[in-house]
Amino acid sequence: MEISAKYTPAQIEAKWYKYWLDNRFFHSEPNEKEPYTIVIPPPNVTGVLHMGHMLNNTIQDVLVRRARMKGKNACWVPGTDHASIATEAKVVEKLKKEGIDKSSLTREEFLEHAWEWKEKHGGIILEQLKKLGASCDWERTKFTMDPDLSQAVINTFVHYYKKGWIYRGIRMVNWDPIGQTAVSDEEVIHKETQSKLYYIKYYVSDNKSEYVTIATTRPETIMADTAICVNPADSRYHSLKGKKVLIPLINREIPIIEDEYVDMEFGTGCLKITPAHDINDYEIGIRHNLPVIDILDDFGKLNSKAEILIGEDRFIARDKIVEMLKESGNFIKEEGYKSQVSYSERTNAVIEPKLSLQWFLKMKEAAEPALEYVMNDTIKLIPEKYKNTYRHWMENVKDWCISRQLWWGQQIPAWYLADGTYIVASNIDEALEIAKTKDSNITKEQLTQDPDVLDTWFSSWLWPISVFDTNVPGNKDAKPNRDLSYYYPTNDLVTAPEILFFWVARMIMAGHEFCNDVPFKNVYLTGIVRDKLGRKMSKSLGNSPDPLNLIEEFGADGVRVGMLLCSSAGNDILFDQSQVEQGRNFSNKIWNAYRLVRGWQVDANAEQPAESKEAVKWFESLLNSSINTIEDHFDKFRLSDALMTTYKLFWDDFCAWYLEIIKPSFGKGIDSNTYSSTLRIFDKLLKLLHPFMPFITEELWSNLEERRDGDSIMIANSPTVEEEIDTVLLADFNLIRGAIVEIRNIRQSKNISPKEELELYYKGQINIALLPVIYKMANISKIDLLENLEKEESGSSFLVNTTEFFVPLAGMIDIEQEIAKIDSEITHLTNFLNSIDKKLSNEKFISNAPKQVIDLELKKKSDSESKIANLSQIKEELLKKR
RNA sequence: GGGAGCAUAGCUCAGUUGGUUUAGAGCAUCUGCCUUACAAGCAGAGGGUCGGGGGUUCGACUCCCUCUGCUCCCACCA
Repeated sequence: MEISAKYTPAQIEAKWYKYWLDNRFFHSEPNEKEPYTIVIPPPNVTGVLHMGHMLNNTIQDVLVRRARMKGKNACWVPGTDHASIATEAKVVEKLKKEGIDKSSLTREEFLEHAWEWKEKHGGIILEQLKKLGASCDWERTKFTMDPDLSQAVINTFVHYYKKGWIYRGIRMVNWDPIGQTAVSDEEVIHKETQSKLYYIKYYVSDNKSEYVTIATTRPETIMADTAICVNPADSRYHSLKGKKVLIPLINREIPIIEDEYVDMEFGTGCLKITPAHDINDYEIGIRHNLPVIDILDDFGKLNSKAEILIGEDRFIARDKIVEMLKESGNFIKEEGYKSQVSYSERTNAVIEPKLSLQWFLKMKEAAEPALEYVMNDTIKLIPEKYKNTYRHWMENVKDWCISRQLWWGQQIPAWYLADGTYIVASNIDEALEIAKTKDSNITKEQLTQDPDVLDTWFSSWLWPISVFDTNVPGNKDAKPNRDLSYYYPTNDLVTAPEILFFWVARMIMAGHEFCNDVPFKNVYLTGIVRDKLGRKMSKSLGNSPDPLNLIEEFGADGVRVGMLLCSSAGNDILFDQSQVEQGRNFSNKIWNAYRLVRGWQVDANAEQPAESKEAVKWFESLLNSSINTIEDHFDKFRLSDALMTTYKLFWDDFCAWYLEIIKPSFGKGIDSNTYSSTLRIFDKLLKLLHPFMPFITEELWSNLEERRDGDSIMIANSPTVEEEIDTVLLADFNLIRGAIVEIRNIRQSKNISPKEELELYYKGQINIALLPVIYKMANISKIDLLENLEKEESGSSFLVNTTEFFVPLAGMIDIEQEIAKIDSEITHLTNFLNSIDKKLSNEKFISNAPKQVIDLELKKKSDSESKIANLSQIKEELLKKR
C-alpha cells in the first residue's frame, strides 16, 4: 500500500476516537487496581471551547493517559456547570431577541426556556473536547443541576444551616444592575478607571454665606446624603461643629459629624456620607446612627426617594446633576481622577454597593483545616508560589454571600410563614412538618419558598464528591458508596489560578466537612493563554484562534504538542501558531519514520552489520535513560520538559542517528535482527509519545504489528527500564558522534561532497567497536592510528574530548588558516587553564572547597594541559609542512 | 496603599539545597543540500556573561541589599 508522504489527521482521528469509545477504554469501574482520578473543572454548560480549555484539558488528558498506561485504573470524570449568572444572562438575552421580557414570565415558564436552551447548547463543549482526544469517562458525565446533584446542594445548605454556619442578614453587597443579582467579592474585578472628582458647595443652613466644600466622584448620590463628615482633628472645620448644611438642589438638612475615618489630606478633608451607596459610609452611618436613604433601584436608576431625576440611569444622572449644580451655583470645579472602579466579572456592569437581605455562610472555621492541608503539603500546589497567595486569602476570609437573585440554579430551601419567620428543610414536605409543630393548621399553600438561588460555586464546591456520590453532603449517617470510597480523594486537579479561591479552596473545605479528607492531592495551576503580544485571549479582542479550526488544520496531536511545548506550570502561555506548526511537523516526522521502517524488506540471509548491532545497544541504553528522565519530569509536573525529552529522543536520536545508522543501502534488505529490534524500539517510542499524541501513535502502533480487535496502544503498558543503563556506551557513542559532526563540518567548510570518501586517523581513547558507525555516517574509507600516518600528509585536525582526529586532505588545506584555527583554540584553552591554576593556587580554595570540586578542577587542568599539548604538536607538524 | 512573582541568546523557556571543562534547549536566523522516509525535510554554523549597581564567599546565573522595568493578587481614601 502506498502511504502518503504527509500525515493527514482528519479521518484517522475520527476513526480512533470512535474505536476507543466503542471499546469503552475510557470507562472505569472500581477494581483491585490502584485508582487514578481526575475530575474535570466543569466548563459552563453553554460555553464553547476556547484556548484555555484546550490547554487545561490537554494537560489532564496527558496525565490520565499516562496513568492508564502505567497500569492504574484511570478515571477522568467530565461534566458541565450550570453557571447561574452566565447562563441566565444568555437565556434572558435570547428571550429578549424574541421579544420576550423575563419579567413577563413566571419562574416556571422562564426555567422551561432555560432548560430548553441547556438541552440545545449544553454539552457542545464536551463534544468539542472529544475532538481534542480527551479520554474522559463519558458514561459518568455529570451536570451540576442533575436532580441528584441538586439535591446534594440542598442537603448541604440544610447541613450548614443546622450547624449554625448559615445566616440571613442585611449587608452591603456587590449589586450587579445588569445581572440583577448580588455577586460575591470574588466575582468583582477592580479596574483602574479615569473618572472625575467633583467639588461641590454645601451651604450651612443657618448662615447662607457660609459653606463647606466636599469632593466626590459620585455627585448623583448627593440626594442620599445623610451627613457631612470631617476629621475631629481638622482645625479648619472646628467652627462648624454641630452645624447643619443643606444638600444642594433638594435642600434637605443634614448634620456635620466628626469621624477619624476622614483623611484630612484628601480632597477638601470634608466627606459626604451616603450610607446606602458606599460601604464606608454605611459603616460610619452605623457608628453615628445615621438614617439610610436608598435612592437607586435594582437597575441602577434613581427612584422616588431621590426627589429629582426620578427614573434616570445613575450615569446619565451624574452628568445632569453636574449641570444642575453649575446652574445652582453649588459647583466649584472638577478634576481628572484615577480610581479603582468595581465591575461585575460576568456582565461587566459597574457594581453598585447595595444594602440587601442575603444569605451568608460563615467561613472562618471552615478555612482553618483547608489552610492547614495546603500549608503542610497534604495538598500540593504546583507551582508552589501559590501557597502564599492561598494563605493570605484563607487568613482573611470573609463570610460568603451565597444567595443570588436569579432563577437558574438551586433554589434556597427556606420557606417563609405568614409571620415572616422561616423554616429551612430539604423539601417542602419536611418544611411543612416542622411548620406544623408550631401551628398544626398550616398548609403547603401558606409556605412561600425563598425566591433566590444559590451561588454556582455553592454547587461546584461539591463536585469531586458529588460526581461519585450525592448522598454524603449533608448526610452524616450515609455511608459513602463504592465509587466514592474508591476514587476519592482524587489525585490531580488541573485548573486556572484565578479560581484558586472561588473553587479550589472551597472544594477543600467541603471535602474536609463531608469526607473528612482532601478532595485531591495535587493542584496543577495552568497559566493564562495569551497571544504572542502578551494580551489575554478574548472574544472582544478577536485574538483567539478557533480551537476547532486549529485541530482541523494541524491535527489534534499537533495542537496538543503546540500547547504543551510552551506550558510550564503557572506560567502564562504566549500562544503562537508557529508552536502548533511545530507540533504538526513533529506528527509528520513520526509518520515518515514509520514509512521508512515499514518500507524495509527483511533479508533472512543478511548478517547483522556491526554498526547496526552497536546502534541497537546504544539506542536501548539511551531509551532507558530517557525513560528515567521523563519519569522524573512527570513526577515534578514538568510536562513540557517531559515532552521535549521525548521529542528530541525521537527526532534527533532515533531518526537522525539510529535510523540513519541501520538504514540498509539502496536496494538491499535489512537483517532480521536489526529489524525486529527496530520494531521493538519503535513500539516503545510510540508508547512514550502516546499520552501527548494519542491519535497518530494509535494509528502507527496498530500497523506496526498484527493487532487483534480490541488491542490498543492506550491500554498497553508504557515502557519501563528493565536492564541497567550502559552509561559508558552512551559516553563512547557521544565521542563518536562528535567526531562525525566534526568530519561533516570539515566537508562543509572545505566544500567536499558527502559522496567523496575520506580517511580518518586518531590518537587517544576511543571505543573500537563503534568505528563502523563512523565509516557509515561520515563516509570514511579507512580509519587508522595517527602514528601510522605518513608524516608529510596535510589535512585537518580536531579534538573531541581529549581524543585527537586527523583527516588527510592533500592539497585542499590552507595551512595558514589551519594554524590560525589551532592558535585560537590554544589561546582559549590557555586562558581556561590559567583560571583553573589561579583557583588551585588559592590556598583558601584548597582548604575550603570539597574534595570532589578540587578533583574536578585537577581533572580540568590535566585535560586542558593534554589538549594544549596535542594541539601544539599538531601545530608543529603544520609548521613543518608550510 | 499592601503583598507576591518575574527579569538568562531574536522569541519561548530550562538551569533542582552556590562548584559538573569558563551558561543549555526548542523555535527562529545564516550557509550548503530536491541525498532513493520526510523541503512540514537533511547536514552544518553563528548567537547570550545571565536587567543595572553594590555586597557575602576560595567560588554566584544561583544567597543578601539597592535601583530600574514588567506581571499578578489583595484593598472601602471620598
